[in-house]
Amino acid sequence: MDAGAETLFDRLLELTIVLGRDMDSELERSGLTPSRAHLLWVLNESGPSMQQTLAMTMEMSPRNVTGLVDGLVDGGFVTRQPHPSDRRAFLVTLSARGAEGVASMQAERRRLAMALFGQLSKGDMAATLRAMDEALTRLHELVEAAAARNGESS
Amino acid sequence: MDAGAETLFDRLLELTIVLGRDMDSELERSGLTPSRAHLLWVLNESGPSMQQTLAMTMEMSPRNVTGLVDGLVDGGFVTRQPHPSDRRAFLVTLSARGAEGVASMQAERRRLAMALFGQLSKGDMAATLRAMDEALTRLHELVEAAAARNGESS
DNA sequence: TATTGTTATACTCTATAACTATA
DNA sequence: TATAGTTATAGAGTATAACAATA
Repeated sequence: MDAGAETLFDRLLELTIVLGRDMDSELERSGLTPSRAHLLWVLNESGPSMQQTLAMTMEMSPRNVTGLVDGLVDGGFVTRQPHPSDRRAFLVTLSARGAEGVASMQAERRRLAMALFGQLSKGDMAATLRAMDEALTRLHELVEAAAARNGESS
Repeated sequence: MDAGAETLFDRLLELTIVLGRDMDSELERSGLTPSRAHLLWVLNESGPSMQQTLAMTMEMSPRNVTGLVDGLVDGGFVTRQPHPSDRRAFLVTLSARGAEGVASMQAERRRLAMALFGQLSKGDMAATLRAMDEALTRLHELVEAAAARNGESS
């Protein structure tokens, strides 16, 4: 009976689909894929990092990080520097081109934020922010409840 | 300057990430991948369809449809029926299990809609819906402008 | 013995190009 | 000649398992 919630949910899904397509095609123009862009973003926040650390931060297998870093090295976005004290490890490090990539992602984020929400009234913006925060809280509750139900394995 | 729009944009991105993870893991429990679930969803809306039609509807290559249908056939979600008047073609058709899969996706959609937005005040819900619609409109404008700039090739 | 990153293998999603069977 | 779907090939993202070098 609560058609409002379902309508809102459908709009949210539609927005995420169109937004995702737009962001992905923008990345492609920089020579980046979504996964590689994510790694670049994380690297920008954490500074030069071991692949092991990246794997934990991004919650993926170390093997997967190897592949993403390979691609970023080929594209000139990062370099593998020798770790100063552990000869098994590398420090994945942003190159100048990598830093440019991060800068354009940041610019794109601002551009989209303004394009989508820049004209919103103060009241609507506050209400929408409340709705997003509320939804995130509920969603995290659901995820935790499901994890508890499944024995917390992962 | 407009920190509100950026904050809202960041919340939206976070929500899409967590929501996507939740929906994907729910699909996995039904033995479905996101892409196969999408095909199942489309099939439920359009009825038994040729793979060619599915490829156009879903904006992907016919070859890709072949692979998705293969997976769905293996999982027992659909069957390939001979086309009544064109011996080159199949009609991809939902099986009983496929219909169950669609039903649980529909239930999940309602469950999530209520969980995320069921407690929202009438005013906040209306404001959020306005914000989503406005954002979708702006986004479509951006996409069309970009397409026009790039020569409309696709 | 434990850890870092790799090779080996496999599955999914995606694409283009060439080919078969049919229209 | 054109269309429906396939095989062939390729690249990206993901995973686990086995293995090398190093700690």
